Amino acid sequence: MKWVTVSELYQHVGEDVELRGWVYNYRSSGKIQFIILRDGTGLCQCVVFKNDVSEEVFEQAKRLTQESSVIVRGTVREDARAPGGYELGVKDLQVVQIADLDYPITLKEHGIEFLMDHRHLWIRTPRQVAILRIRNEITRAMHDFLQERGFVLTESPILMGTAAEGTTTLFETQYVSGEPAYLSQSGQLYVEATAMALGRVYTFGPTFRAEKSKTRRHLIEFWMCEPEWAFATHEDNLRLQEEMVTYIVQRVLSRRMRELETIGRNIEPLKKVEPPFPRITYDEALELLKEIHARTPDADWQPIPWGEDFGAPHETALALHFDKPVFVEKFPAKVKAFYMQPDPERPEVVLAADLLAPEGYGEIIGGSQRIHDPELLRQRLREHNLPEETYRWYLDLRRFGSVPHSGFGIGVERTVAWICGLDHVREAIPFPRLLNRLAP
RNA sequence: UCCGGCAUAGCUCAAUGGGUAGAGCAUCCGGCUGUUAACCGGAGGGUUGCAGGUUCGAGUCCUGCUGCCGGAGCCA
Repeated sequence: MKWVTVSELYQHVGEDVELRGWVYNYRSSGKIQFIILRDGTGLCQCVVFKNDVSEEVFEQAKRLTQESSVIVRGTVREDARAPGGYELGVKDLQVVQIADLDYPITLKEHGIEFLMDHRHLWIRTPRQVAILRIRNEITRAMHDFLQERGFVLTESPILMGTAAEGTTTLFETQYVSGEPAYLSQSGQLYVEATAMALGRVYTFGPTFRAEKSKTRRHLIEFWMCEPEWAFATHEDNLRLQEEMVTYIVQRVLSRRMRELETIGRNIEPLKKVEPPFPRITYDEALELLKEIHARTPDADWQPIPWGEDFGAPHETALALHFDKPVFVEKFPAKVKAFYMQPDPERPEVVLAADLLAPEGYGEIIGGSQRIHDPELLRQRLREHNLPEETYRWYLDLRRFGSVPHSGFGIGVERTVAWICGLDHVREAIPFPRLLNRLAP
């Protein structure tokens, strides 16, 4: 008998097939039993009539507990009373394992601490399965988009001898030699090197920030996709970003509609995502914030003076002002990283941009054109009190065939959280690492 | 690190002004041939986070601690 998945059932109406999965829910009414089976692709109601099966099969079915693993065989039929429209009329049933009675995740509501303690089981629920499938579609779309445009995946190291930018708090560990080593907070500096070897490259991997942040937007360990493009300008960079974000959203809308429905995502805002994205400069953003603040009497934030970086409330206020992702570009050089290229028309600002997702989700991309002039880079290192010796290899990239180049980093979990409409990034990754959460 | 909130049965939550700790779900037993988080009847299940204090009497009021939640800073 053919082993099929729940998602394929509609192709087998009238046929006898085999399903393999777990008991999501069980209802009984004496002479008829309903087994709601999940197999990772969907839920199927399996109906066991007493008169249709042997006494032994009927008794086996009665033993089933929530999350017991089971192989069922029967006839696929269309039935409006079945969730999903198709059900299996059971002829035979084989128990793989009867699950212990104390399965903790019930079909009722649970608190977040309880769910996080049981994350290894929580991910079995339909909503979490849908989110993880959408995450897969998003990361696959990132790879497909970049590969289609000739970008080569070049992995960056996770263990680093020094801090990349010297700003955020790093995880420290001990190298084989006994010297300190740090977990990567960004693959960017390395991807600049591989870009000079291969032209268009990207890295895709985990990054680590030992910041004591506990908000709905922060993970201690998160995944980032960082393209880097030799000879590309700030303008090229922004175009690539809006095309990539559009590609990702379109891909999810075209292939994962069912999952979006499962999690109850309103897709109208996602349909609006197409180039060009609105762009405002840092200076324009400050003016806009003043306007928004003036007509928002109960605002819990204040406009900021020129030269200061935005806080989270400012980003939220700006993002809510647009119904598409919005670029904020040309920040004051002193609030940004040392390697960012100054605007030739206004050297006090840099050719950098953040992309803020709509609906209040905030920053999902940070990118910039990089400094290609070796003298300017040395000067910036001095201004940031960074030791030139540590960055010798990085300076080499500017000494030997330096070219203008640009790149960005897109945060996977924040992108997933936005597209899925989640209220916290902890649901956007199978096993989140948070400030007070290192297990399971 | 700072600010705010929460902690009662396995889970989610009630408990009037300080006066004998309850419900639903889950579990067990029984019933039901179309259930939809099935339903109906019955049963078991508690050191009210920890330590102290006020009071005749504390789940409730006070102090300290612990844990959790989400917000700031920083960032994707």
